[in-house]
Amino acid sequence: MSVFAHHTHDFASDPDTALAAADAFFQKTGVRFTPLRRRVFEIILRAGKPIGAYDILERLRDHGKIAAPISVYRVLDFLIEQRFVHRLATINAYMACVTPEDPHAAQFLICQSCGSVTEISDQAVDKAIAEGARTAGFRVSYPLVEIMGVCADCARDGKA
Amino acid sequence: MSVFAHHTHDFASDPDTALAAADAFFQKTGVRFTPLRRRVFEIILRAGKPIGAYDILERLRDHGKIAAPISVYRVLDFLIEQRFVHRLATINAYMACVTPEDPHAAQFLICQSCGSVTEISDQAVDKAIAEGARTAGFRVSYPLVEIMGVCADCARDGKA
DNA sequence: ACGGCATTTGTTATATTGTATCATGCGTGC
DNA sequence: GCACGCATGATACAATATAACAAATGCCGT
Ligand SMILES: [Zn+2]
Ligand SMILES: [Zn+2]
Ligand SMILES: [Zn+2]
Ligand SMILES: [Zn+2]
Repeated sequence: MSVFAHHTHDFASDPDTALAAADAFFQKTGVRFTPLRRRVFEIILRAGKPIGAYDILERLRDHGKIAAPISVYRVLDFLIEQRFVHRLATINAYMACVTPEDPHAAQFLICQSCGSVTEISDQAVDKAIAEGARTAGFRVSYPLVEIMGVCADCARDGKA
Repeated sequence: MSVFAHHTHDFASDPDTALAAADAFFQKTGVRFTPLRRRVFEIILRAGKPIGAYDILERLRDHGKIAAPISVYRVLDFLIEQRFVHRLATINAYMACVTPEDPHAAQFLICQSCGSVTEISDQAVDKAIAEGARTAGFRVSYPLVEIMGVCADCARDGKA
């Protein structure tokens, strides 16, 4: 049976709380959480689901900001580096981490029917990967696990 | 401890054997293994490591073939569908499957130092993922596992 | 406050990866 | 031969990501 990390806050479901937490975190660490970085993070949070870099760009422009793709990608790199955002390689999209202040290996359940993505942190998966890599003499820096399929809601509704 | 699938042939290391096996397989199944499809597969095999779609295109052209990207992508879709090729989402590249005739969930060890990729089939990883997804009520269609890190060779040589 | 320095952002241009659409070829069976 | 289905060609374009250099901004020691 799998063991999931316990989350007291699900940041992704409450943008305001997540933003406040980010403010506090960066205040504490002294890392610069500039207006642009904050706005991009807010856009990602309010999207409520994975969002593409060019969608972020559009929403920046909606807010009167003239920006180029590179600006968005730079901020994304920053947010990923700071563990507040995950990148989903399979669908070229970005989403807010549910527990940014707790270092973790994550797995993503990507629904091919409705496009929703659920972040989980299953230690059994992480342990199995670590062990498999170790057997091959491979030193893991980042284990990417993106599980394509159909979410519970869509399966129930027979959408797929 | 991890359990690896046992391979009598490592197709990726012997292009001629792999091609002959593919010929036989498609002969048997009646699926059309056209000259273009065969040539693309051969290019992927001879690359010996993951290769990008546009690199495949270049090599097609080297062989006097005038082709457009779409042709390559169509063939790639076919080869992936037939399980002879895997796509690596993390690095946007394609590589030959080591055991195409044996349906399997695969994991990929991607070396960030030398670019080599090793395909493994660790049942413990696959089981853990299946169990984690089941707990979330998620129906898995394709579990993508791409493990970034440093391979044994590079770690030994201190390349990273 | 000022000057020097590092970091961040802007600007412009370009690279890389992947698709859409319609036309053409080509083999299989009637 | 002809109709059909599948594979490929041809042309155009969309989507994603990066390079290179300039300008702005914040930080820090004086
Ligand atoms: Zn996370
Ligand atoms: Zn769904
Ligand atoms: Zn394989
Ligand atoms: Zn290596």
